[in-house]
Amino acid sequence: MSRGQETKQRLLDSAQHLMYSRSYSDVGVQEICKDAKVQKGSFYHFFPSKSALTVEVLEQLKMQMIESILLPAFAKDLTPAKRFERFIDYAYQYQVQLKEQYGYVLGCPMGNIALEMSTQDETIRKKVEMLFESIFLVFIDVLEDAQDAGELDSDTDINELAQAALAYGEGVLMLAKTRNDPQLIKLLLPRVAHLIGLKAR
Amino acid sequence: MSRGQETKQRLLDSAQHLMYSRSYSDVGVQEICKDAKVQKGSFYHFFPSKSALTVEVLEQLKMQMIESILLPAFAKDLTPAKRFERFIDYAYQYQVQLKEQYGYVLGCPMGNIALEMSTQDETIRKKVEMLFESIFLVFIDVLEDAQDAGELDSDTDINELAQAALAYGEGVLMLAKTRNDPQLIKLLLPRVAHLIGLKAR
DNA sequence: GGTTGACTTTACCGAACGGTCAATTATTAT
DNA sequence: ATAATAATTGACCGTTCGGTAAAGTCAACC
Repeated sequence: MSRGQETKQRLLDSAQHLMYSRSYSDVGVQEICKDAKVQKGSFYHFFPSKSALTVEVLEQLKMQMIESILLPAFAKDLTPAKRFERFIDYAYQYQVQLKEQYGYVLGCPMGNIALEMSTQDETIRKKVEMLFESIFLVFIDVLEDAQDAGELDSDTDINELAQAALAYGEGVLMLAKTRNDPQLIKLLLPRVAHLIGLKAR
Repeated sequence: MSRGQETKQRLLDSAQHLMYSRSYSDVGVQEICKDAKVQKGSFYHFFPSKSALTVEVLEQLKMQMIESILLPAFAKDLTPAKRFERFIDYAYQYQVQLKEQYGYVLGCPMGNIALEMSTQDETIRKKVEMLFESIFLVFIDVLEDAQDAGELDSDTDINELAQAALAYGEGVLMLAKTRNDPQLIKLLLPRVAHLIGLKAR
């Protein structure tokens, strides 16, 4: 990685961590630069605006989430139901770690930005919309497997189910963040099985 | 209402509408004052800080929501299942109206603030936590009715169910806001019946 | 070895931020 | 009528905001 790319990466990493632990608006370009040990002029050499930086942060977030959580959790070595359980465990462990680290359950980094920015920055809203799409695809994949395995009725609308599951996951993370209590994830998320009608077999 | 109380009310109303349609951070004290036609000095006569104003806005929000949506939707003139259907209809209609008015689905005003402010302002986080509690109570009430009517198994944990339902509702609203599409509410929310295991009778 | 272009540094912009304050005007109670 | 209190006004504070401009540094390529 060239010198310039390293600088850009430091900016992305600083922005990601600062915005996730606080919010888009509360973190200024100045603070991101200071954290990344980069001058403001350099920031605007790499990014035309704070908004553009954020879109790239979101892309990076998506890749990291897919690689480090979604793919391992939904690997096809287990039954669909067990994969969901593993995913819930991942999510729980992660929020526990965040709470130890920051003192707060931070919830979903995409959901946070979505609710804060959707009415104010159309390119950010569109980007989050696409990220959610990527998660759908993963969910749909598991649900198809579940259907093939007979754990799901063959006439159910997989696409709708995937959206419902995502919504429920985001909602549970919101509640956990509001209560600042990761236990809620363990308590509530398993119920996703009822939501999508997974049959125990 | 005395002259002072009218001024205070105008500040609360302006703040509520501005923050809901944008965000806490994006709306400044200055703009709230301008919208309410009040001088800045008066603002700080009535509220010690922007944060304190927001807590009162949240309280007002709760009262309005209970009075104009929760109580009418969950009135005991219908079966529990039908009440949920009516509630979904209310939520859908409301977001449709918001989209016509502002061009955007605004989602849940409490959820929005919760995700934006929970890690930054403890008194706001606590306040939203309490608002969610109030909604639980309403849900628990319906669920008890459902249990009495035999539409719910008698050994199910009502409290947990109420939380799951709230989480799902918030999640669906988040998705609807991110997609800027109120239809999602109509598509996804009815599935709350599966989530809480309501038997059709 | 000189040129090019990517990268960095520093100083700067006007505007807005949340909040303070003292002086002034209305209102109310005595 | 007057004293006390409630409400309003408008100027002001230091700081930060997102973004700009221009000069300077450095490595790579010809």
